[in-house]
Amino acid sequence: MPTRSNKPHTASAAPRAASRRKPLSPWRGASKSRGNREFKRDALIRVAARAFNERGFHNTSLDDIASELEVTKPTLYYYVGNKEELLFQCFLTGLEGIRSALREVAQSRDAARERLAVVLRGYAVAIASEFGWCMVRAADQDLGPQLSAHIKALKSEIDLGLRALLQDGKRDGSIAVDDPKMTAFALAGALNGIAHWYRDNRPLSAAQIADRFVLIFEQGYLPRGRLKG
Amino acid sequence: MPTRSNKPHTASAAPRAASRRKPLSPWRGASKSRGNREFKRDALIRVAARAFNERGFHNTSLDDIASELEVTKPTLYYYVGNKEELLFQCFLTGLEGIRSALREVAQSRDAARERLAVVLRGYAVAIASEFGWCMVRAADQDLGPQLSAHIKALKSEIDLGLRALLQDGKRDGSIAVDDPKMTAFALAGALNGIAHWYRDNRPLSAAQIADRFVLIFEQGYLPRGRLKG
DNA sequence: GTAGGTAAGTACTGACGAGTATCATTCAGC
DNA sequence: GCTGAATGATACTCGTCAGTACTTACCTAC
Repeated sequence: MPTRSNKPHTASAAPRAASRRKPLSPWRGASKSRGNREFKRDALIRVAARAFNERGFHNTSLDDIASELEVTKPTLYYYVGNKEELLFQCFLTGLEGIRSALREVAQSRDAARERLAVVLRGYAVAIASEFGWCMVRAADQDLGPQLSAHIKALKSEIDLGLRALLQDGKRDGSIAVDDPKMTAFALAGALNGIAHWYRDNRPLSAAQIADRFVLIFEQGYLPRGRLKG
Repeated sequence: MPTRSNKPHTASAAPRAASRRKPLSPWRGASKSRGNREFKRDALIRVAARAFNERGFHNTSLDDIASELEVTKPTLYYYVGNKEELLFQCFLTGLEGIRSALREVAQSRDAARERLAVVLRGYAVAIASEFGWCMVRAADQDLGPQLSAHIKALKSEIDLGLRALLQDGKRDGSIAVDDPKMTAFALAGALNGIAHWYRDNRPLSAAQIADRFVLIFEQGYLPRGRLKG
């Protein structure tokens, strides 16, 4: 029987280059001040997102997060109902970037193509943030039915927003697209992909990446002056 | 203290519409035949992939998989070293579709644009299979260092394959692209996205979706006969 | 008909991790 | 400086699940 019995690995055991970034925990010496509830809660969510991002939801224990914040686990429960809600909040926080881009653009009178570019830029920036992983990879399978449904609704809203922009562009002539639904899927997929490979200290910022993607999607890779076939 | 204490949910408790598909388990009445090791192992991997796909890696216990196959857990260990290896095999199996598409195309003398389309079609079909989730979402965080490195190498190979095709197209004039690296990322991202939303019984088959994507990426959404700005 | 390998089941262990009961401390306003 | 609410720590419980001895049955070959 070929039971090689690899030691269970627990990614958290691997050497981690974490916290090269601002170690920002409101629970530190001087700032141990009372009050600040909102502020502390935000810090918790941010640290959790970063941890989920690096090690995954299931490979991150609440004790991990607590010790990164230099508190103990029960303290976390003072700010958040349970682990599931923590993930949910990470999700909402990340999504907010995209939704605000959609709102910003809603009252613009620019051509749809311009508005779409703005939204895609906001989308890319949100995905490249520490909340990117939570938005792209979490969701369906790690949240219960209610929260999962909530997430689905928000995602669908964004999807419809993208489609609407494409349709608008069809009307105002700034965009040519056969299948807005599939195009929206392709756009969202490409941008979501950023969460898989983007890390800080990249030569390109998230906004720059977004600009390249916009170019790619606008122009296509078919040489101009050549009609398919 | 607002401890609403949601019951822990365990996605596996949710009503699942699973196994509407071929319940194919080699461990059934008559076919309980001995031998068939390879066949049974493949069935195990396929069932595991389907389960991971539906409920996620961490929400799927080996007992779940075993009972879906109508065997007990130790039996699984007869075919596979551990859970991690099971995920790894799902990964490899899924990836094989993409790699074979790349190989198929390697000895073709078609224009690069044609060859790229073939690869993208193979890619989409692989991603839409039951192994899609494993390929897209698993990997880094659920596998130990060695296997994870192996996966990364294979993924990188595919990425380089896509870039090479784009470069080829630049040379033979069938593709116009400024930034092959980013374009490859965009392509892969869009296709990977399929794993997030594709389910069986969709109006469009995976190959049809791939064709739409190819069109979208080839033509871009900028109206022809209009030079940006 | 028995030896040996193959295939599967029974019944555990050992660890981990979410969530909690309870106790300790500290600040704010009086 | 007293009191109660806001914060925090200690030390559990309890379920789940990967992985493992150990046993059982069966099939083939000699």
